[in-house]
Amino acid sequence: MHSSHAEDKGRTGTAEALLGLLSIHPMSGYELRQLIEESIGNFWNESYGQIYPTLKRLERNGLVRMGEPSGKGRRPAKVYELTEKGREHLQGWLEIPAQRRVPRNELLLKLFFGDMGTTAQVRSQVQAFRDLHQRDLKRYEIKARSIASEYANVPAMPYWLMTLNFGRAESRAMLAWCDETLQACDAIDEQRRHQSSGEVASGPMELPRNEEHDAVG
Amino acid sequence: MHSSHAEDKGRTGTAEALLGLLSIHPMSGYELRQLIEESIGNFWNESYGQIYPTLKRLERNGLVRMGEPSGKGRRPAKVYELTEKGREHLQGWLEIPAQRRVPRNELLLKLFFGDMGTTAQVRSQVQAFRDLHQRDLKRYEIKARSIASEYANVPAMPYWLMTLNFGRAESRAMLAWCDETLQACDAIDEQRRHQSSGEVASGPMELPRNEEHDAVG
DNA sequence: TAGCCCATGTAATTGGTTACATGATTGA
DNA sequence: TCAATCATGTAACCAATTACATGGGCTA
Repeated sequence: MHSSHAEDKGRTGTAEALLGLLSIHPMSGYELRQLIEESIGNFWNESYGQIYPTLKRLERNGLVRMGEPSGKGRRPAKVYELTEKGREHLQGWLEIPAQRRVPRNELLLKLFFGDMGTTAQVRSQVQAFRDLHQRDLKRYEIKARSIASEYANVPAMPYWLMTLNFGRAESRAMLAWCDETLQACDAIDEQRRHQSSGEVASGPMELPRNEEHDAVG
Repeated sequence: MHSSHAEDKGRTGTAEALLGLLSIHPMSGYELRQLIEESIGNFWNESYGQIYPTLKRLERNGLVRMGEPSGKGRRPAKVYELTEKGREHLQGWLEIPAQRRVPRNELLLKLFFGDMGTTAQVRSQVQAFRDLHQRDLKRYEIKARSIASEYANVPAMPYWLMTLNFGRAESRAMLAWCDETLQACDAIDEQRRHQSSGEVASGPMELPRNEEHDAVG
């Protein structure tokens, strides 16, 4: 076990994201933010409020150092570069199993309580989600082609493609789920129409409201 | 627009998760926590540190009220129940489009920088992820069958199935992506073996390290 | 009687976004 | 000259987890 990771108790990867990008080439905090958006922006984000303090901390700990300021006439940017220690830290971190945190999926929360509203509401939520993924999928396809050709000789390229393919697989699955779910909404409406014509026979059953209830799961 | 949602600027759904569960039946903070785990636990979590203060706030605002304490000999639990105002709030919230936040996917972050380590490391990360989803998928399948039969007459059941089917679609897609990605690791190794036998001809190209570099995306 | 489950709450801490403050350079 | 982009930082705030504190009842 790397002792350099012993003190990283609650850290979630902010430092490593910065170190990783600095391993591509030295750059400033400002440039880091830009690059985050256009490279790992689909699955990771950092704000300036995180970036600048983290860079200072990394410098104090000797994982990065300041390099040549990029002047070019304008106010020179503080360019940070990875140190050997930083590189080792990054490599050690790759070894640590990534942990999943429970995501907070607002869409699913709304769907779970969908019976409190209308099928129209649920449909519109699902449709909006579908539109997003449709758009994402297109973006992924385009980007995958462009980086495959543009970085054909860059050794890191296959890894970048992996993360893009993750997005593609996810979005494709989500599109299918949306269609299935929209159909389920139809089925619910269908069901209700049948029920209301034979009203008296079988009304909807309620969950028991006393304390000796069944669990939902 | 519901004026009752005007003040919900930074709120993320904690209150609504509790209100939604209380719409199933009245219960205590403790019981809420249990139920969260076994019903919406795959896509939503709340700790006691959130639940108890939120319940108090909701009571102050008249969205829930205290009902009959559930005694049964032991220390009586404070049972909260949804008020009419709470029900209306919940219904209004269903109308508001769910927003996605950028997730922080640690696995993808590690993969993106995979070239800094070994394919063995990447493989082991992906394999662990695969195992989780394999296990999840089985759980989802079992649960889907059990709630479909157990709650056949509960009107909310189809909505619960939607959230489960989301998990199934996601896990299935993730399994496929994992397999594809493990193969990509093989391809990288294959590539490297070819390269090292014809060493001098074409070494790996590096990304430019000056300031006039290409963007990754 | 020790240990677990029931049950409620507060305090400390962290991780992260947003707003605020500042100012130079560039181009329309 | 006005807006946009480059560029760095701090302060305020918030959401959320974790640790801490307390104590009754049940059962092995």
